[in-house]
Amino acid sequence: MATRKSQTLELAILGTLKEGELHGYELRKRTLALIGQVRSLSYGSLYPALRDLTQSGYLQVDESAAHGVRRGANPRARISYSLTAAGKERLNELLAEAGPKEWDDESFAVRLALFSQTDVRVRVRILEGRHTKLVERLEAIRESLSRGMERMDSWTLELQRHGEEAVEREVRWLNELIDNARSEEKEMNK
Amino acid sequence: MATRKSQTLELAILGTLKEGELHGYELRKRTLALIGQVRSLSYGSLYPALRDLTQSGYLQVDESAAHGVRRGANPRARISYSLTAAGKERLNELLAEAGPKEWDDESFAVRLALFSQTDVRVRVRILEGRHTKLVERLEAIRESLSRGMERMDSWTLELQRHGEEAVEREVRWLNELIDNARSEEKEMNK
DNA sequence: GAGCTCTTATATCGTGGCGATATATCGCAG
DNA sequence: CTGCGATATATCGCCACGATATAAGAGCTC
Repeated sequence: MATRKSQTLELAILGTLKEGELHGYELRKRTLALIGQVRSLSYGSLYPALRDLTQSGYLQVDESAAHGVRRGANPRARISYSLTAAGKERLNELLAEAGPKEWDDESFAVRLALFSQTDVRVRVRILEGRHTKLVERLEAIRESLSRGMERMDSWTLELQRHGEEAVEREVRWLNELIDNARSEEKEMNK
Repeated sequence: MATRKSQTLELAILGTLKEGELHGYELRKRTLALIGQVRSLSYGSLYPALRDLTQSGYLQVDESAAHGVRRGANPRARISYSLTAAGKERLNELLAEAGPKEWDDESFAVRLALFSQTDVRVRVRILEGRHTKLVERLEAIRESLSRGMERMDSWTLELQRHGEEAVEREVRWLNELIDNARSEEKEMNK
């Protein structure tokens, strides 16, 4: 148990590795291609996480060291990681979760990027939770805008208003996604 | 020198304190009201930063301990901070900076919120730098979209497209701000 | 006015992830 | 043939976050 590191990072790694074995450098590029605009991922987090996941038995190392040099920290060694059976199980376990953590900024992008591997009902729950959270944020912004209207200078006001608009757009976008997900859910139950 | 902590946090504190003395709790609320949607600010960063800034001579402690209890970690003590002369100087120094750091996500919101205290020419430079950065990001997204169009599932695609749209909107918003700032700059030179 | 909860208020501690840095090989352009 | 940029792994310092502790006021009810 324990769930040591941030579940988000763990999920991002396992989810990216679902398609097949990858080495660290390539893994990072793929993950960033998925969620690059939203989150970042540095080697200072990736390699330790990889080590931990291996020690936990979720990953196995296919050390196809094309160049058998291996001396201390040797580059160009190409250490490939792939999911073990336990790793796949763990991935499914994480993909089934749909609690408050799942609709945080940090986590949501990763969850959405892995929706194709996610159960339809879980998708709907995550989208709805995210929706609720954003609506709350929107209300907070609006309340803040109506409260301090006079005290704020034009720049702060402008910043707030742009923020408000961005959240509004995301809510509308989510509405579309939810509609699609719901109809897909119904189609499954038919 | 040294610039120990993240300059962004330092600037946010000094900038918020410009208007008058505040105690930590209130300071945090004000700062969050300014940039709350974009950044967060926890006590775990605030109080140490406050201590450091005091030791550096930028802040002075007006300990109007209304309730003279003071026993170890005593709540309700209300320790107010205000800018020293050196602090005001430091604030102006930070407000004059307009390097690459200034158009990072993390820093930009803070800088914008403090634009009313910022020189007009510096404003323009920051806005333009931010603009360039966002355009680059936009190009990266578009390139990624055109490259992997087929390999991406519909959800990832959807995420990317929404990201693209968000950045596009921010670029347009920045264009307006830049226009305003430029005309204000010209008016000053007249 | 006893008890309740919510907000105000300061403070520290563990630690996870970021950014910087080191090292070294391969491919390719000039 | 030389040097630069991309590939590749790895570690280290450290800062900010989130959790947690503590406790006094404010306000509310019964």
